[in-house]
This record gives sequence, structure tokens and C-alpha cells, in this order.
Amino acid sequence: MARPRSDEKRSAIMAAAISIISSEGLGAATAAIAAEARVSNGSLFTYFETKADLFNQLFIKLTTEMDAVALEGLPTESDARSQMLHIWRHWLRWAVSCPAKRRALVHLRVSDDITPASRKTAHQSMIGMAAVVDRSRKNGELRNAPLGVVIALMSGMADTTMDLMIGDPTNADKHCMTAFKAMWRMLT
Amino acid sequence: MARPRSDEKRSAIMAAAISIISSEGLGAATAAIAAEARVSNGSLFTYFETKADLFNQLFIKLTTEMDAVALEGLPTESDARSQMLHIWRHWLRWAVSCPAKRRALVHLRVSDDITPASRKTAHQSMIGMAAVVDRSRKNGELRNAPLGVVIALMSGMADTTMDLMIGDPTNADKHCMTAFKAMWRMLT
Amino acid sequence: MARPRSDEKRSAIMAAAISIISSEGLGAATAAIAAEARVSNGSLFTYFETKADLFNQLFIKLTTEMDAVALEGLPTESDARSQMLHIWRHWLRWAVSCPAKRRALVHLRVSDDITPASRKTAHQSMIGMAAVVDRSRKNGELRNAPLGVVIALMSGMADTTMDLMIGDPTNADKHCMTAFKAMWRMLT
Amino acid sequence: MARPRSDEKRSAIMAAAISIISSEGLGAATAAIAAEARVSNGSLFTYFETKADLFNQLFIKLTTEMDAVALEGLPTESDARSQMLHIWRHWLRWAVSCPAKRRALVHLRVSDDITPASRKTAHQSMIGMAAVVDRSRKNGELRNAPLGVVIALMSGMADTTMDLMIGDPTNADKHCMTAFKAMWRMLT
DNA sequence: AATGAATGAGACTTCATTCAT
DNA sequence: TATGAATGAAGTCTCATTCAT
Repeated sequence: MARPRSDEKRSAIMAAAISIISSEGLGAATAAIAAEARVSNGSLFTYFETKADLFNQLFIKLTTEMDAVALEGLPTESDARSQMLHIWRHWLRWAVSCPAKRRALVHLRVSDDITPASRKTAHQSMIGMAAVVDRSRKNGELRNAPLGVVIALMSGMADTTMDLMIGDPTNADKHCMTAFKAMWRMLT
Repeated sequence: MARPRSDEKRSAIMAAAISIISSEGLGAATAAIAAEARVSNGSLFTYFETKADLFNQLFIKLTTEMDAVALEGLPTESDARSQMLHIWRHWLRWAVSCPAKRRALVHLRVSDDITPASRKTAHQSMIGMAAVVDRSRKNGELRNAPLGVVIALMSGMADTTMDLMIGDPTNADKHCMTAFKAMWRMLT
Repeated sequence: MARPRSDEKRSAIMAAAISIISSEGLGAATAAIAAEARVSNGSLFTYFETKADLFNQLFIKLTTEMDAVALEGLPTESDARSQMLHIWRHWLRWAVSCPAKRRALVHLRVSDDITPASRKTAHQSMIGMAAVVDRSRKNGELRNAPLGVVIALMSGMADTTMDLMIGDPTNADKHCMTAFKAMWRMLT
Repeated sequence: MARPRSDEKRSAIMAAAISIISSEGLGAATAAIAAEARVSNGSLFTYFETKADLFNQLFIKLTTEMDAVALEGLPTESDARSQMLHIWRHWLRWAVSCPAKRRALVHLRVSDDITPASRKTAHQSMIGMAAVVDRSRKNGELRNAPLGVVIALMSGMADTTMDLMIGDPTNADKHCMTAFKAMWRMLT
């Protein structure tokens, strides 16, 4: 009967948090986030119980989104390499096109505020890729390694490549492909 | 004639910073670091002008140390693979045996307090490995990629592997070798 | 034609206020009181203009109730001592049987939110006892003291005794009588 | 070697707290207390860990002082009544001459921040009077009541009388004596 | 140089009250 | 009228840095 909680405001706060965290790190003041979201100081806390809560939800949202983007439009019939390349490209493209999100995520990942539960949720958003990775490596040197290890190595490389691309946008595409080849070689 | 500022205290502060940052993150209070170093909070500022200064110096010290360890005792006459393996092992072993240093470094790396100059210095401490990496990849797929890119990918993998090893100490050695093989395959 | 403001809700809020104030003091949040009353926080303010208003009304209600209880069933024909004892017993019994009300009242009494007008109203609820007190002391040492002073002293003793009884429930009855005798001796 | 903590500042904070609490109640802002003490906002917390800590220490100081004043200059050779009167007068005079202290104490007594330990300490500062009270009542009606009960009743009366005296300063002395006689009659 | 008290800006969060629904 | 989201002032406490001793 009362004014309902607005998803719009909620999103505005999250977007503001991305922007502020990306430029100021985890020290970002909740007041600054609220201001950027054009919301009162106190309203932030009707949408998120604490600053840590906001950070956790943001962390989950960003990882989930990142992984969803990677799988978006995956050509189901193609060979493993094409699929892997699709994932790789979309993954990195996301980071490059939303550098603020990427930077925010880098900060959030090392935060002590992020709970193990959140990390687990984030981890699970990656299982979509697992099948593709598994198929890709089935004749390769890593065929007997734990799949989690393989995925970790791959995403470590992706991470590194994102930084290379953001740091040197002119050659972004080149870096993307160089790294993909290296990664693919590693897998096969 | 003697330096009045004792190197001992300076080191104590840095060691304390590692310990405190590793457990509390970059939000660590300077007073807490000083206390851990058994030094007055005021003294900290006679050794380091600001908190950011301490962080920068610590960042440089840690990266330099990490790279130095990797090259320590490098068998100059061996083949590239043996040398690379030596580096890889020492590198990762350092992280596993000093998890606090590793954790502190992870925090420092994403800090906005770390200046570009510090990052550059840190980067240069890795040139010792450059020659070995370059030799290793000379017949491989990455032979024409910028060396910096190759090194970045390699250290990204090393980073990931450190986390795997710290997170699953029982299989640390296995992870170390699995990742090495993957990395070597990538290079060659 | 009916009163739209439900007396039921009004009472629920007051009851909730007693409970919350008794356990959290005057710092109690209006939202907490509303929640305890199963009423929206906004509604509280349709029944009471401000928090201070609620407190004042509650203060009056509690003092009035306390005094009413003391006089309830007063044996009109008995001698002064019996009447006084009746009052004393009912008074203290009320406090002991509704410790939350008693505690809330203790808090309210020292609150700066309670206006002089409220205090005066509360004071007047005690005039019912005045006649009995006056009759009791008419041959005693306090026969010429202002009646207000005598009543104040008596209720000060009652207050103290309530605390004794609540703090040591096993001997509550004993304390009640000991204090009564002391009080009676004071009066006569 | 550093600037030592100043007792003067500590006292200034406590004095300021008395003044502010007396006029604004327990809601008094620490900032207001600090300002009144002409001390920085943060300094308050180098002398008192928390607001509650300040309140507890203040509570103990005030009760102790109040009781000490009551016993000051007690004529050791006099009869019980003279001694009791001495105590009574000094006790009440203190309250009347430092109404801010008295008001602050009234607030503090009902605060949930005051720990049981503090209350116990405060209680013990009254043992000095115990002997005199015990001697006074030895032939009276309360001779067999627990001494604690007797003292509680007496201080309840004192409390009430303080309020009477502060509320009606013109007749303060009269009220003081009236109440004393009532109290003495109660004891004997 | 060493110490730790002093400072005051600023952080997060709470809460009485208002107002859109 | 009832609801609960919105507001923003205010509160306690922390902390990097300075400075008296």
C-alpha cells in the first residue's frame, strides 16, 4: 500500500557503487555512492543493510553478468575451438567495454568483506563454461588435471589479458588473439 | 656519524605491515602496524612520510624480493626448460612459504596508493627472467608476440597457481607441476 | 461516524512502548515500538504526534494507573492504618507484578521530554491518597509539615521498596512489610 | 617521553559531562561534551574508551564524592543522632549546592550503560555510613531488618528530599529538617 | 630520534518524521 | 487511514598526521 521499493533506485545505487569503487577503491564512502546515485544518504541502507552487503551483492552481480556475457550466443553446434574463442572474446570484450565494472570487480575480489558464500556463488556462475573447457582439453596435456584447476588457469590468463587490453587499447584485438592462441595451446 | 634512523626499526615496521595488511587489508590502521612493530605510532612517520609511502616501499620490496627469489641459484648452464622450471618452482614456493607476503602483495597491487612509478620499478625487477622466457619461447607459437605480453601471461598463471597451492596445500606440488606443464606448453 | 482511529491500535502502541522502553530505555526507536505493536512505523505518528507526545501520554497513563490500583478496593470504613497498609500493598504489588511498567516509568520520570504539565497531571492522580495520608499523620510528628512533603517522602520510600522487592523477589513480602512499618512509624 | 596525559583535561571532560548531561540528559552528544571541555572531539576518546566508559566513571566519581562529602568532618565522639544529622545535612547540602551533579547522577542511575560492577562500587562507597546507621537503629523498630534495606530506605528519603529542596529553595532548610525528623523517627 | 597525546575530518549507520501510494 | 520508503541531520568512534615533551 505504501510506495514500493524501486528497482530503479536499487540499480542506480549499484551503478553508482561501480563507478565510485572503480575510481576510489573500496574506501569509497557510502555517502559518495548515494550522492552519485542521486539518492539520500539513508536510502542506501533501505536497499542494502550494510556497506558490506552492498559490496557482496555487487560482487555477485558483476561476476554473474560477466560469465553470462561470455556464454551469450554461444554457437552450440560448432567445434570446441570456435566455442572457446567465442567465450574468450565475449569475456574480454565485456571487460574492455565496461572498464569501470572490471576495475570494481578487481577491487571487490580482494575485499575481506566478500563472504565465502558470495565467492562460492560467483564460482558457480562459471559452470556454464565448464563443459566447453572440458571438451577442449580432452586430448590435451591437461586432460587429467582437475577441471577446476584448468578453469582457474584459464581465467587467470583472461584476467591478465584484460589488463593488457585496457592498458593498450590500440592493440586490444591483437592481444586478445595472442592470448587466446596461448591459452588454446595450453589446453590442447 | 652513524645513521640515527635504525634499519632495524624500519624493517620491523615493514614486517609488521606485511602481517597486518595480510590479515586486515589496506584498511589497516597505521597505529596497528606500529604496535605490531613495537614502535610508537609517531615513529612510523619518521621512517615513512605517509601511509601511502609505506605502502609503495613495501610493494617494491615485496615484488623485488619475489623476483629475486625466483632467480636465486639459477643453473646458468642448463637448458631452457630446466631454467624455467627452476624459476617457476622458486617463485611459487616463495608464495606458499610466505603466505602473508603473498596476501599483502595481492592487496597492495590493487591499491590506488601505489604510484605508476612504483609499478614500473616492480615491473623492472622481472627483467631478470626476461632472457630465460625469451629463450624458452623462441621456437614456440608466441615467438612473435611482445615479450611483455608473454611475461604477463606467465605471471598471471603463476598468480593463479599460487592461489591454488595456498588453497589446497596438500596438492601444492602437484598443482605446481600441472601448471608448469600448461605454461610450458603455452610457451613452446 | 465511528472513530476511525482504533483505540485498539493506540493501546497496542502504548503497550509496546512499555515493553521496549523497559528493555532499551528512552533511546528506544519509534520503529521498534511500532514493530512490537505490529503497526507500521508511520502509523505510530497518526496516534501520537511525536515521540515526546507518546512518552508524555504513557507517563500519565502509567502514573494514573499506578495510583488507581493503590486505591482499588480501599476499605472505606477501616481505621487509618489498615487503609494505609492497603494502599501500600497494592501500590507495591503493582510494581512487582508489572516490572516492565515500573521500569518504563523509572525511565520516563527522568526524561527531559516529560513536560511540567504532564508531571502536574501525574501528581494530581495521587490526591486520592492524600486524605488517607493526612488522617494517618494527624497525631504524628509530621502533623504540621506540608502534606505534599509527606506524600513525597512516602512515595520515595515506596519507590525504594519496589526496587528492593524486584531485586530480591524471594523476600518481597518481608521487604514490603518492613518498609511499611518504617513508613508508618515515620508518619505516626 | 611524550606529552603525558593531563589530569586537568580528564577532569575538564568529566566536568563538562556533568554540565551537559544535567541539561540534556543521557542523549548528550560526546561532541557537545568535548566542546564544553574545550577539547577536541577525538581527545575525549583518549581519556575514555567509549561514551559508556565515560558515563560509568562519572557515575562512580559522583557517588563516591557524594558519600565522602556526607562523612566529611563527622564528629566521632557525638551521639548517634548528632552524627546522623551531620551526615544528613552534608548529604543534602551537597545535592543542593551542586544541582548539576545531582541531576547528572539522577540520569546516570537509570542508564543501561552503567554496569553492575559500577553499581557495586557505588554501593560500597556508602559503607562509611553503615556504622552510624546501624548504631542509630539499634533500639528502633528496624533493629532486625537487613542493614541494606534500612540504608536503602534512608537514601530513598534523602533522594526525595533533595528534589524537594531543589524545587523549593526558599524552604530548603526547613524541608531538610522535616525530612530528617521523619527519617529519625523511622529509625528509632 | 622517540613517544604518544592531540586534532578534526570523515566514516558508517540510525532514526524521527514526512509523504507518496 | 495505513503503509513503509525517503530523507538528511546527527551520533559515535576511527585514524592519518602533527607536535609538545
